[in-house]
Amino acid sequence: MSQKPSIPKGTRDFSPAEVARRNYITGIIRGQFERFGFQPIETPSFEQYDTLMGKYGEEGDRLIFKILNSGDFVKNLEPADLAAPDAQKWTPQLCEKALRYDLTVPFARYVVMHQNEIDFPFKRYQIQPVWRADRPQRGRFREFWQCDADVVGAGGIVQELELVQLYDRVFYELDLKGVTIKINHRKILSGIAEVIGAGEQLVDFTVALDKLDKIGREKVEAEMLQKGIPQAAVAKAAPLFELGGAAQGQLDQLKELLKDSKTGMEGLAELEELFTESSKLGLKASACQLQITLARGLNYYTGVILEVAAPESISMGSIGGGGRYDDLTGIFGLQGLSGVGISFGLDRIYLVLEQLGLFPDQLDQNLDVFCINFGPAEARDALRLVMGLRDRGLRADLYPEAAKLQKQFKYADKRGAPYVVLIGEEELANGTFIVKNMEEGSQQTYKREDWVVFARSLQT
RNA sequence: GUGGUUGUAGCUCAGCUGGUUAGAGCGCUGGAUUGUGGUUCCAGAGGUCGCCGGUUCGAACCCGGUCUUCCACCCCA
Repeated sequence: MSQKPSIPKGTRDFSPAEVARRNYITGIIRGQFERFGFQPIETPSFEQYDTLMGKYGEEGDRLIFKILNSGDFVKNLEPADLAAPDAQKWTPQLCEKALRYDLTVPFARYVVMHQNEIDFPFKRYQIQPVWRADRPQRGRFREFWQCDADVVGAGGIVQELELVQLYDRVFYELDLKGVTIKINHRKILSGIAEVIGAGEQLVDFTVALDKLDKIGREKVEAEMLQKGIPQAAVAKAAPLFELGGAAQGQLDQLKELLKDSKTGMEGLAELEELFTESSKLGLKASACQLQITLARGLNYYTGVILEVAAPESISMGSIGGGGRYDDLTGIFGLQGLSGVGISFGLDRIYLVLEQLGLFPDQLDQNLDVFCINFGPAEARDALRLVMGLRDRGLRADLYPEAAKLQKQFKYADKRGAPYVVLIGEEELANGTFIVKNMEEGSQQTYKREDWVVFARSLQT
């Protein structure tokens, strides 16, 4: 009895063409990460249960994949526990490990564990899969790849400035135009909540505000009231709903609103510097936008918040995000280290590039030369030529058996080989080989000793 | 986690108010073309109709469950 195979919901197989495309994206990201001075690390796919739990809020805890203990995993439970089903309560006793939920918390853990061997400021990048027990949708998977670059142990807005440049350079190199980098500041949001009198409900306030573009002002106000934010506070927030346009204009209006909030003014000063310096440096492919409603992202952000939106023509959630978190490592006992970082969502960037047709055609070509097999004696000679080409760095292959020519040519065509080499009975006797240009259909005969001439013609 | 949606050949999809032998295009295999692919022509193979159960004389079609896909919330890359 054979069973019909399947893979878990929200996971995917990647075929050769897809891997080539994913490698194209990660190659560009990795290249830019390294140019910007980041160093790679890797961490385990699963961490201790306690390392991850409680770091992403209540919703995050629910979305963490827990790993059931091996062996007699119920031995820690009391008979009374078994009588009263309560998954919430049992989980910590049944699970000592959980799958990585993002790359930031494992990085914080890494920094604390390796603090004595790290030279600060430490700039690290990490490209690895993460797992979330979310309900899948387009661009939302249970297993997906993040490409993170973070700096730990460095304050000052210059890091944020660099990260904006890093985003821009990657999108420029991917030829992805029209990306918007949305920027906000946690301290501004705190300041606003403070001055309008909703300081206690900062999270509820920002979560509701974040939905402005999507559900409109009235529904946002309704949600705020429903969450228990006073009517007077909501009324005071009115100017926010009208904000828009150039960053400087928004900043000037916010200065008026936040003049009595020290925290708020700090945030404004930082954003002002970021926007001023950013416009001096310039951007090649993307645009920065101050979006005061931006609140998404993890709770631990304390400074600048970044989120990257795909070009407007594409319906897709954010393709990247990031920000600054003071005291990144505090939860693991190392106080006073500030961290700032960004993330690229590989899988969503893939979908965007695919939809816009931005993958280079070249990615489909995985062979430079394909050699036809005419029989044992001819194949021996062909293999010698193939090995010579391989030694020169060319991708060359030989058909494994003397199948019908039609079959071998069809195979070469599908493999995308631009050149096919033929060494048949006649060429074997003559000491020659034929090169067929598959695109043009033309053929050229070379003397065997001139194979390097042929190889060089492919390498220019 | 809540509500909805989808599933028919390798792929994209038809398939009438339930009716007996489930179709097309593309792809695949073979041939026209025993030293030439991408064009053309001819022939052929390929489906437990996602899975399990129910209703019915009879189910791809109706009902329930389950898995999967996608969508809206929630949240996020």
